[in-house]
Amino acid sequence: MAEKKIRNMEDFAAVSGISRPTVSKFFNDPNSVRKSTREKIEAALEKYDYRPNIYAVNQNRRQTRNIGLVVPNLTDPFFAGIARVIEGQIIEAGYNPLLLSSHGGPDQEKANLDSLRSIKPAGVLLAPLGRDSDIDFVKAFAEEIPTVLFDANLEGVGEAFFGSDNAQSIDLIVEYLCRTGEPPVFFEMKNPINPNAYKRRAAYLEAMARQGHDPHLIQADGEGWDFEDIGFKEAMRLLADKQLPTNTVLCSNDRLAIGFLSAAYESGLRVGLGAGSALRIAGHDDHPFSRFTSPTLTTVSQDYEAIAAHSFATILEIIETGVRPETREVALFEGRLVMRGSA
Amino acid sequence: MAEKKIRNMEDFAAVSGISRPTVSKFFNDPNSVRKSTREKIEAALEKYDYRPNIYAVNQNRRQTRNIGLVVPNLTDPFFAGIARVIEGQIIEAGYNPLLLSSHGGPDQEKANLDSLRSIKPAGVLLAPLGRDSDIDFVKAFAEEIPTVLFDANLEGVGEAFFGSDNAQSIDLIVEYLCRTGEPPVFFEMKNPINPNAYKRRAAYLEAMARQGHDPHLIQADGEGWDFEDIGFKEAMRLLADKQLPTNTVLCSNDRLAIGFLSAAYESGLRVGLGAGSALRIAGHDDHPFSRFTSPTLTTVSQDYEAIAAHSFATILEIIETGVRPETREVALFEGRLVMRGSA
DNA sequence: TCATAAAATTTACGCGCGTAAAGTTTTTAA
DNA sequence: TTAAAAACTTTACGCGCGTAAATTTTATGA
Repeated sequence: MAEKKIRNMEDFAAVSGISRPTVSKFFNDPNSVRKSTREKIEAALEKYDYRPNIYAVNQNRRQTRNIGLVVPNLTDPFFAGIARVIEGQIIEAGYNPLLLSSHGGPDQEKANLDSLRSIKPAGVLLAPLGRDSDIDFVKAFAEEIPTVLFDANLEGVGEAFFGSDNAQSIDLIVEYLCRTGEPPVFFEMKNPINPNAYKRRAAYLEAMARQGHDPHLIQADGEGWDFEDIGFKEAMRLLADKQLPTNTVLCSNDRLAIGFLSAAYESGLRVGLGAGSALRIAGHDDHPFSRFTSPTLTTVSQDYEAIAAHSFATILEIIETGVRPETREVALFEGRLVMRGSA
Repeated sequence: MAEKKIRNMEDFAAVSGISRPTVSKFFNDPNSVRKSTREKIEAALEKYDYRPNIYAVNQNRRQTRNIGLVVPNLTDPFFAGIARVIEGQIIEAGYNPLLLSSHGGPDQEKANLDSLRSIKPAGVLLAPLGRDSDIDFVKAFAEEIPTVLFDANLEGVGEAFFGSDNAQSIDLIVEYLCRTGEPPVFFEMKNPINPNAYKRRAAYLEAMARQGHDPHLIQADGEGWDFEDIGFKEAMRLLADKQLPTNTVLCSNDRLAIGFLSAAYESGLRVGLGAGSALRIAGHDDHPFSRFTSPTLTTVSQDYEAIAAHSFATILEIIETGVRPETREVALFEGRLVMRGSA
């Protein structure tokens, strides 16, 4: 391939027969040069192995083409999934994604934002930890670099927020559970990190009132992101003590439900809809593993395609127009009931 | 904080009362300057918000402090877990990790290596796809940039390889299964992507011979990374046709086993050790979800702490000494039997 | 055909920093 | 106390590229 060593754009311009400023223009946007010169450059690209030095480029451009993408915890397949979708969109639009995980901790979240700052991204898509986030820190960051929040809202932070309509989705599944059996208790963490959890709790209380039933909250102790384990342990205790006032449990998220399912199995209780079942268990999120639990988990799926698409479209608009929106857009997307075996 | 706008190292050197070359030296290695000057600089750092422009730094340094980390699929919690461990080590050593996922496809794997190339990392830790990898491409990459492979070996590629001792781990669980019940059949994919799968198959055959039993392979059709689904579908067929010659199934990995467990549940078969169980199912890897299946999954854990530690130590050695090892080190780490409810 | 617009070239500067060389100051050790 | 060593300052250059201004070439349309 390489007949001659190409060290920089100067060399490459020479072998392609085009001046360096024009070559620079080409790499910035191939359509900004005449067709005939574009073809010459592309011919040279076929022949020689050259690509602009990314550090020199980013030092001189007003804006990089980097877009930061921060999720609370990549170990959670739900976030791994949504991150992947957004990542694909970033690449497709010709930008360079930088995927970071906060690993469930505020220190790492701050470290991630710091490291993004030094990369000078054109924009950032952030799914914050929530309660554990250092809100002032995130706010200051978002004022410096255009930032769109998704999944978890921090009031007033960033240019926009896109997430799930917990009120709608919880109402959907509460209605379903009430219609097909006993009204559910709500199983959640006592001090959830994620703000969605608080909204789901409130939504449960409202939905039960609407259905004319008394609500019942069961709150598991425990900190951190080991939700399955927290759900499992608390459920073991509950089932041993036979403290459940009903045979139906709505879990605040699928990971808690997975722990609950495991505890039900260990306790010898059959979970499901049928006559022979002692318990109905439902979750929320449509976690990737929910299709493979025993029994499969009835849940509500989040429309994360829509969340991803709107988040990215918004940050892209800001980047490409260079203007930040005057009002902070907040949009919530509806969940869809996913009926499976557990309830 | 900022009393004066610091635009570059020149400005910062001025307010700290130290010359710019010395400040540059400080940021390169704080211990390379006299204690008194270090304190002056650190005092200025407290007072002013300055950090060197990463693009200018990387343009001029002979080597960046970036280390690439590529895994086949971040959606798989097993890889998300090991990536996180390695990422932590990279940060602790003062380097900057760049985490990329190949999303199960060779095109993305190549794109990842290309994008790493333009970032000019000091070294790369790569868990290749395996059979689907473009070996010549990866090899060429590894010749250009110091690369250590882990998880899946590509013969002769990279400076070293660290992975699991499949022969040992499969022997361990085959011996256990034979000792505690019927000898297992081996459930796997017909055309696995991962080279470990081939080694496990061979290890199963050897282990069965050693135990004096006839081996029996069951190979599921299916492509891609949706292992649970592939395992589920094939297991449903198997269980419906009652084709199993034994009550014990050893799955090539936990994700297949999770699918199999789900199919067993759907088929109304009780899985476990006890008298009332129709089936024993075991896996391999100790997937994070294996603790919460119903029943919990008996498996073999991989020593991925050791794999991570050795991989990183090796690349760090290469980076810091600047010399590539003369011989390609290959080390396999032993698995540990994890006895749970399913077998 | 010719004026005009569009695109390319030439020339030049600057981005923020690493780093080398030569000279100066401070520290160390005998 | 003093000479050597260590660390610092000053000066200077270059990394690879974006980009602006002035100029020249090429394309477009009446």
